[in-house]
Amino acid sequence: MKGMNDLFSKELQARRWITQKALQAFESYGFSQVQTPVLEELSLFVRSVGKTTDIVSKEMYALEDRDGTPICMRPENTAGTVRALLEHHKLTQEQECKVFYVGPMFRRERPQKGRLREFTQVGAEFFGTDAPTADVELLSMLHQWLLSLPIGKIKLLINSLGQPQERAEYLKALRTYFEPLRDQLCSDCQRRLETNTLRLLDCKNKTCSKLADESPSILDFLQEESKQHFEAVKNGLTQLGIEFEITKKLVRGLDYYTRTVFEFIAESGLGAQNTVAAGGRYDNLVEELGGPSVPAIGFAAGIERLVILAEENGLSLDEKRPDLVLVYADDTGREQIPQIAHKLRQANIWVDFEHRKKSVKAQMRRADRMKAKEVLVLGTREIESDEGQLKSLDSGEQRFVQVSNLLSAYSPNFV
RNA sequence: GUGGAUGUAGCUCAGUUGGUUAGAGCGCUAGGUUGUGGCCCUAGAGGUCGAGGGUUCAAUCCCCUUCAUUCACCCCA
Repeated sequence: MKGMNDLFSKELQARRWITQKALQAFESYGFSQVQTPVLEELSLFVRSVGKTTDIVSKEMYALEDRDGTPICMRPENTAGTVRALLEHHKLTQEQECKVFYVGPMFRRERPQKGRLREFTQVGAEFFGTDAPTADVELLSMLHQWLLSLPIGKIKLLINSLGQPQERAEYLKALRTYFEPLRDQLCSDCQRRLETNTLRLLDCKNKTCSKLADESPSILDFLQEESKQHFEAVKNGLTQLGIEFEITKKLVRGLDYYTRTVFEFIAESGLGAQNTVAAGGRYDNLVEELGGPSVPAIGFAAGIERLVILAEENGLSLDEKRPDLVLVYADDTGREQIPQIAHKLRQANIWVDFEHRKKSVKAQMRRADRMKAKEVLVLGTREIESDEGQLKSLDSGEQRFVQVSNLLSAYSPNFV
């Protein structure tokens, strides 16, 4: 399938490691894990992400359930998380709720570097307060996690989108600003002027970008409350020593965002998709989805992008090696090996041996290629005398062991 | 959805201005005497030259179509 990958041990190892780091960081902030289904009712995303967004209007894997219900594969997991928490009555105005998730998301786009149709997001959501300290806590947690990964330089961009009314005012102003300049805009931006005015702000075209620089700033349209919130977030970050950059050009593609929005971008290594994690506050979403009025803030990070960065920055995970490879020298050895291996494996020692008919030399080469730590050659001689030589493939040294009680050779190392 | 690049052995890539049996390195297999790896040496296996069609006496090489991969746009993690 285009944009959907088969993953093997090596790739999976890096992903697991990165995810593990997230769990470590998130748990120290008191977030607990949730998991929701890949399939959700289509209407959930229409109501949350927004009907007119690209994600919903042209990137969803949508289908009809057998009973006719329109369903789809989730393109993101905030909506599903909110749905799940509401269904289980875990969201109330009285208490906070901190959760995180990790799982596959699906968007039918053209794949490119750092963008797949099936991709994995790690995300967290903090419900129940609109205190700026919550924004700071979430960002700090994300920051801590990203810092624990070898992904090169990253930068935190923040902005405030204000409340819906403020944003509406701003959009109006933005349109009146750009309308007279229409002819100078690139064709994409002329279209954006109608469809997605905010996106006009981060056009890569030089002229557009220059004009955008001069455009009104959303920050000037914030009412006192939103303004104070944003100030408090900035102060909080500064107090924790977390560097950030304010950029009025930061916009998000999902409709539900309010006030604080942010993005961690990688300074190199990802090509055009340099956003590594992004999110924002969504104070109205829970209510819009039929729940109580519960403010929240969250983020999602793309695991595949982090893996790319980690690999480019030389993440090297020590591969697991077989503890022992048993090599047969003759038929007697060959007959005994499965039983000997069985005993060791029950003690969780990684043992391997060749099943096909091979020479000792071939078996040795195989053991070497597998990077086995040790080998033991077994033939009539060893079985009868109950004494074999365990050879270290690293040092080449051999040590005598009792074949009938091989386990004892390991007990010191495996206690 | 749009645009560019690429598609030759398991992997990384040469190559033929169209001409009989398509190459290298790495990897793989087997040997280098009797039961011991890594280095070295020798031999070997392995390719519908992405697929389909066209031009030609002849195509892996030229033309068309298609598929796949990849990068970028749109958009986004």
